[in-house]
Amino acid sequence: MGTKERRVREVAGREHLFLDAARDLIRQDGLLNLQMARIAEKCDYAVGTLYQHFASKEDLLVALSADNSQHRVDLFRRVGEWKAGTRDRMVGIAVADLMFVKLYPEHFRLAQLAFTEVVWKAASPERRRMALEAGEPLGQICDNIVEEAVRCGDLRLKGMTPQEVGLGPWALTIGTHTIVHVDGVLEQGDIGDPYRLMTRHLHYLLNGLDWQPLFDPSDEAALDRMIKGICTEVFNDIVCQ
Amino acid sequence: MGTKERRVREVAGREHLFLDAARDLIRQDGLLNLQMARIAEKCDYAVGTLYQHFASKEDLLVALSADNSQHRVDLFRRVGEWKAGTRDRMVGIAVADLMFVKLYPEHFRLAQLAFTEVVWKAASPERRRMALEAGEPLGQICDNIVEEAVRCGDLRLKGMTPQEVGLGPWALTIGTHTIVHVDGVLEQGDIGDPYRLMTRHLHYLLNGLDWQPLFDPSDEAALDRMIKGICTEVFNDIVCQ
DNA sequence: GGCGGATTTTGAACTAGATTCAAATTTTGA
DNA sequence: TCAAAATTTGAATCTAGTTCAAAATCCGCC
Repeated sequence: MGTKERRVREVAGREHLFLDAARDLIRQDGLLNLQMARIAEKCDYAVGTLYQHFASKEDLLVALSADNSQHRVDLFRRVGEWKAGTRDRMVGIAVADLMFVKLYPEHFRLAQLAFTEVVWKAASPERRRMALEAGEPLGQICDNIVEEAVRCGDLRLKGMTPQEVGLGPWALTIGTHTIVHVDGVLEQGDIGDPYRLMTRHLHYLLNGLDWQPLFDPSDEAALDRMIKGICTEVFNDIVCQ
Repeated sequence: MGTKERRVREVAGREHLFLDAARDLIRQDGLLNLQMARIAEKCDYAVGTLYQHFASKEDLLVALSADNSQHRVDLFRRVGEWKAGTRDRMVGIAVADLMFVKLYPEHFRLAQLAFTEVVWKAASPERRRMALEAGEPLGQICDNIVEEAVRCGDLRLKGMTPQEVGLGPWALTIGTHTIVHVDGVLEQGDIGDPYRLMTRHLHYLLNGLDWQPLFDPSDEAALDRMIKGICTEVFNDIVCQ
């Protein structure tokens, strides 16, 4: 017995095989040149087999994006479980993202494409559902931090829901990713490390929300100390900087 | 004489004809189903003629996005020239964007696609340059507001460049657009009008930056009054709400 | 007006690459 | 060992973007 299960495992394993191959090919030749036939070939399978797993190329792209975000969730979770003040943890989320970008530099370009109407709508409904589910914990973790902040008196909601409070930092982060990944946009300005700057703006936003304890991010040394501190405390085992 | 010029004008006109047709088709059948042959057909031209204007489909998409952003610039410019305090004008920029989304609901979906690596890199370099140029005034106008705020004492840069200050609100805005336009993401949360919320977060951010005069956005009535006020003062002639 | 070269337009033909599906192969259970 | 079921295969199909040689039009000149 169990041969049925073994088969299921084999098939699931192959799904990852395909996704990894796709990731490699993207790294190698760029998103632009990703071809279904090449993915199959690289794995020594026929294209038909690839299509047994993914209903279409778009389906595969969404799957790949969802798969990546598993790693993002892992980083977020560390921050969620970090024993620290709520404000530090909120900033920690941003640092986690910063970390994530460093570890998976191609992810946001892919995600940007995957969530594009053209790709998103062409993926299968199940795949879309899975991709949304894969991202859900991210919001969950943020919400938890906001809720705890309210409970322990670091923050007052002032008529917003926790989700609504979270949307501010969230939008700031997403927006920064978007700006960073569209090349040409940042070049025309006079801007240093955009992610460091994002952290700074996040602090301004949190100050504006009166999230205790207030922090002065114009103190560059203190800001750096804080980021570095989060890196060593939470992401100790991962290369930092 | 002048017949050469007339020809140039005709060709330029045709470019708009094509872009308008593309816009129509997108509105009608969705970005997903946009086909070059259809665009040409709709304008009673052969595909070859269409390709005389746009090097590729991607080229056309980027051109369309750039063309749209002309309208966005127009709205921003109004805010830039508005006789009001610098803080009100900064918020006005966000309201302008809010306005723009209402007037051109398809724009951000298109822009999201156009700035995607796959499309962006496949467009011609000139087109990319033009698209960046078309967007430049947006940043310019923001920078001006920041600079004026510094001059008149409403704001202190605290070691940032004006661009760096502007990047915060900018990222917040872009991020909100991105979140709003990926369907399925917002549904799972418990969030009201996301753009109204964005305005609120923008105020928190500006408060955090200590941009004078401070404003309490948790006073919902005052927030609404402010948004409404900007609409009537700056966008008087455009339908509001 | 009519002529000849230059320019523009045309759309059928070409192409790349995603997708399909009937045949071949492998697995399963008796 | 065998046949039905499930899986894999990859050549064939299909779709839509792109090209380019021929046709049409424009232009200056006689």
